[in-house]
Amino acid sequence: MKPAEEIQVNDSIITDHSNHAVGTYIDRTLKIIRWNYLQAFKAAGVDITTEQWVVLDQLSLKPGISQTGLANETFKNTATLSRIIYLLCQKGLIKRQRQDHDRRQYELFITKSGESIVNKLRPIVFELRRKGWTNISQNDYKHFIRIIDQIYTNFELEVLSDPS
Amino acid sequence: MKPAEEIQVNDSIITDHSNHAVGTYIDRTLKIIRWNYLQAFKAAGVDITTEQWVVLDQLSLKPGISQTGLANETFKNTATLSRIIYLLCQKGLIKRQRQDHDRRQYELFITKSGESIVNKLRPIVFELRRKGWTNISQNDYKHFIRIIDQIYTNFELEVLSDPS
DNA sequence: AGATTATATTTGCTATAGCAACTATTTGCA
DNA sequence: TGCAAATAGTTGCTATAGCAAATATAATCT
Repeated sequence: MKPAEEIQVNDSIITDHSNHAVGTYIDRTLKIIRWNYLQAFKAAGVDITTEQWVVLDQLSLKPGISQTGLANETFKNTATLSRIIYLLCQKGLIKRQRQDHDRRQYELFITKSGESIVNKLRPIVFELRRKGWTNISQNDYKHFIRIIDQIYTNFELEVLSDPS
Repeated sequence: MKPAEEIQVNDSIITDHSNHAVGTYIDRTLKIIRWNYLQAFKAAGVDITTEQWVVLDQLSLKPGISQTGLANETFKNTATLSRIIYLLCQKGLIKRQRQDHDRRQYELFITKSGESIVNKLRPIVFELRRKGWTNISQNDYKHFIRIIDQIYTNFELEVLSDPS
């Protein structure tokens, strides 16, 4: 196995002129995305958070999925998802029923009410995505996806080993 | 003013084959970054969260800054920062004193103990950044920064206007 | 000066996030 | 069969996040 083909990024480029790590910008961007979604939902008269939308949207595409399954789909842990599910049930947007052949699991379903909200919000979300990609070319888009995925992979591989 | 030069990104590319919006990947990447930092700090025997590190690090570069100032630097709101500051004070890593000429504000300072932790963690953080940029070229890096900044700007400009 | 307005920070409330411990159920194995 | 291990989900705890209301102080205006 040949040595890792690391392309060195030099010191000065790892943080910007304000000494911010890139994670800080990713964080900032994610925050404003969430905020825009929340405002748009509010403006549409729908009382739902951005994360609740992510869960509801995925569930609408995969009816009958279990909580663990949905947690994996949405990159959330099961404890967090459990609470989001609880809130969505409270709001009457989804319902759950125990699996017959495995009574540990729930099957999750979207309700009529949940479905109508998804239908209402989909075009709004589409518009938000379009807004986000304004002045960004398809090439940029592809690079962005590739790079953010690479960053994820880099951090996923192994915990920092001690340099011995 | 000419019409916005929007480069259309078509339907299929706005979500991936799993119908995940890009925000979901940004979220996932940020989570694993935070986790890696936390593990590295823990391994170094330092009991500090990733966000606390961000605040401590910025404070060490800007001693005497106010909470609102530090909130702006770290892209956090003042309520959130207030609580992080409280915890860092509890841990003895920073201290604050009221401004003489404006008793609404605090001046924030890093303590000796905080300084020594920053010195201990800086090389670890540097190594984590290097890890994150593995197999990513300088060009990729520059594009990534430009694009994520553009996304931020796109969402910052104005709340989705109704199309009339 | 006195009233209004603005600014800095805190606190209450709710949601998301993750870890660890817990319950309930199922699976695997002796 | 019966016990151990694995799996699905929940709950307690703490931290981060953001909104709104509250407090304290400062600045402005008349």
